[in-house]
Amino acid sequence: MDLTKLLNASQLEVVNTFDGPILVIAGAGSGKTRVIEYRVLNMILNKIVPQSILLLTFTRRASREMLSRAAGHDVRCNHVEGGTFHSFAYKLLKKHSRLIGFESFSILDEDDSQEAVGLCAKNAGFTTKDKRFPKKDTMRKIISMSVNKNMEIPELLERDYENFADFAREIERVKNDYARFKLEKLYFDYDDMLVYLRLLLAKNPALRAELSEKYRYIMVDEYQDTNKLQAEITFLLGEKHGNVMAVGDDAQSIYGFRGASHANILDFPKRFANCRVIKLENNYRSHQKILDVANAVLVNMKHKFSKTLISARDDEGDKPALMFFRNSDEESRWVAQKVMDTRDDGVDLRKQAILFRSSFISIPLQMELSRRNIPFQVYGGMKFYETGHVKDILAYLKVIFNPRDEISWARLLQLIEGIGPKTSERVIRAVASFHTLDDVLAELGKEEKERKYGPHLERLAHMLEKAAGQDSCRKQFEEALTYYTPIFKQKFDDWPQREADLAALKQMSGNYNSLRDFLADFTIEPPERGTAGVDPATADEEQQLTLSTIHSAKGLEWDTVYLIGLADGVLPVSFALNSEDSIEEEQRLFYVAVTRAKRRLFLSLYHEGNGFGLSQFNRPSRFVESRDVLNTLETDVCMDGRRIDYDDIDIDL
DNA sequence: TTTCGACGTCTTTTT
DNA sequence: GACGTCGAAA
Repeated sequence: MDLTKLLNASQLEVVNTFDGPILVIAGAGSGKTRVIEYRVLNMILNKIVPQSILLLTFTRRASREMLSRAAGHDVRCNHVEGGTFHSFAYKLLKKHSRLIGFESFSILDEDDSQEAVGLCAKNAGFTTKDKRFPKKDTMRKIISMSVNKNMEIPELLERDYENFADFAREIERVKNDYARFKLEKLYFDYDDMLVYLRLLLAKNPALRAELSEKYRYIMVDEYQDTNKLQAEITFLLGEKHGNVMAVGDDAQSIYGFRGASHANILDFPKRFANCRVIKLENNYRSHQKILDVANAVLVNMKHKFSKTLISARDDEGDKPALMFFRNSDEESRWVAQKVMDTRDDGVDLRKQAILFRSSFISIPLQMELSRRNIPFQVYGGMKFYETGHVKDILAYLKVIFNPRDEISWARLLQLIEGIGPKTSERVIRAVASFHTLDDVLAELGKEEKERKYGPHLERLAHMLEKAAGQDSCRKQFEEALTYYTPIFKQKFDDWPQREADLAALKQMSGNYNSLRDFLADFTIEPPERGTAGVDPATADEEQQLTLSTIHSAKGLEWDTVYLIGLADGVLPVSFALNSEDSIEEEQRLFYVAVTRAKRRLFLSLYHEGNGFGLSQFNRPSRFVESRDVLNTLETDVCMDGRRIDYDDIDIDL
């Protein structure tokens, strides 16, 4: 294969350099995915063992994409190790957690973690009755942030949560209690996966050396969105051989809210001596008129980027248009119509995407698309694994796996009629000292036999016992499902719509050998597809329009992109407005969205907002109102002050 | 002690 | 427009 025909000089340099640290600064659309694809391939063609290559990416989707493309040229590429930091951490911890004192562990998803934090706060006597005390949700965020940024609580509060600065001591207390609680119950939350992997590597030189030896070549994608812990893990794994490549773009850092720090990019050359820095600047994705918008977005940022995107394409294309609508229904109708027109122009649905800042913005549009029978897939937003019924059924499986899982016990006990918080707490306390399911079940049987929910408890115990005895994940799931179904139908009025999720789940359970892996995978690498709004029967996999949050659209591209809801308060989102840093993150988000488009880009907003049930007048996003940006857009269709001539717009009313 | 209904609060992005 | 909280009734 002649790589020189496929790649430009700097891309080639990356692809041909195997040894030593490299930092690749890859601007939007500069062929980053391609470079990773061919670098993996090139390594393998040069006799590097696939299993010695580790590719850490931001989502499983990304690693799968790059590896399967590479495997298209040479199937051995399928044996490259790839995945997210979290999934990689899980894999290692599953094997080696003993070394840091854990025989086993179960994983807390964000919701469970929130419950646990709430429990700790309650037990410590910090109730939310005092209005100013942070709610469990906020508290979880604060604690998590302090872990990910390796920052002390007071310092963090000072910076990001000034209004809670007075509660530093209390929050610190909750943080410690929560940590102890997790140790007792053998819970690992998302952050712990990284914390413990780091610990594992730091405390066990032998293991660290072994892993360094195993993974001779490490690549980390989206490095601008890694946090401090992830950077340290990268360092611990790669220090010995130094064959580490980080790829990123500081202008696209959009995960600050999760503790990511684009400073990691700047630090990379400091941590790895003799690091080569290679910039990929040509943009192969979009034509210049789209890039003009992107460049203009970056111009007035305080945190400067030296980058100016230059298109390497020769087609000129149209100036991106900015559309104004009266309300979301009009926007939806216009977009839906435009999608159809564009398809008639030969751009099929797969090549079009509608992007938005927050999922709820897309609901009117989803309804309009359904009405017109336009098939679509939604990425981002509420996942089906976050819905009540899915969490209910998983709770049964979780206690079978970990009888100490108090959070799940509480959930499933309260599904029984007549059992509320108090009773469930009492039952749990009676059961808390036991470590095996058998003991717990025996205790459950004794518990409250004479009361009205006694028989229910017995039935529950019976089901759990039977399920625990099953030898396959699938059968265990079925036991739980049989037990849960009547409760489910009673609990949810709209159960027929939810039933499909349970069926899908049952299906998935068949793919796993152990409950443990099923549950872990579900938490760490959950299926990303929402099922809402799509009729699975008519959905043609190959021909679906994409609806996605901007966050979930990272790294992807489409021929035609519609960026909707460009009102101030939506993008930038209203609660980002109190800090300069978060406004800039919103601005980068806008930049990411714009640079997803290859040939056509439409921006739109509507004026009638509905916050808090009251209507309000939305101003255009401050990002498009700036002169620099406005000049790069086509705004003739309708502009501030001027009346919109709706007859000119092809709306099918 | 549970459950239900009214009322007030805050509304995001994801592993 | 959902979710949590609080008070009242069962």
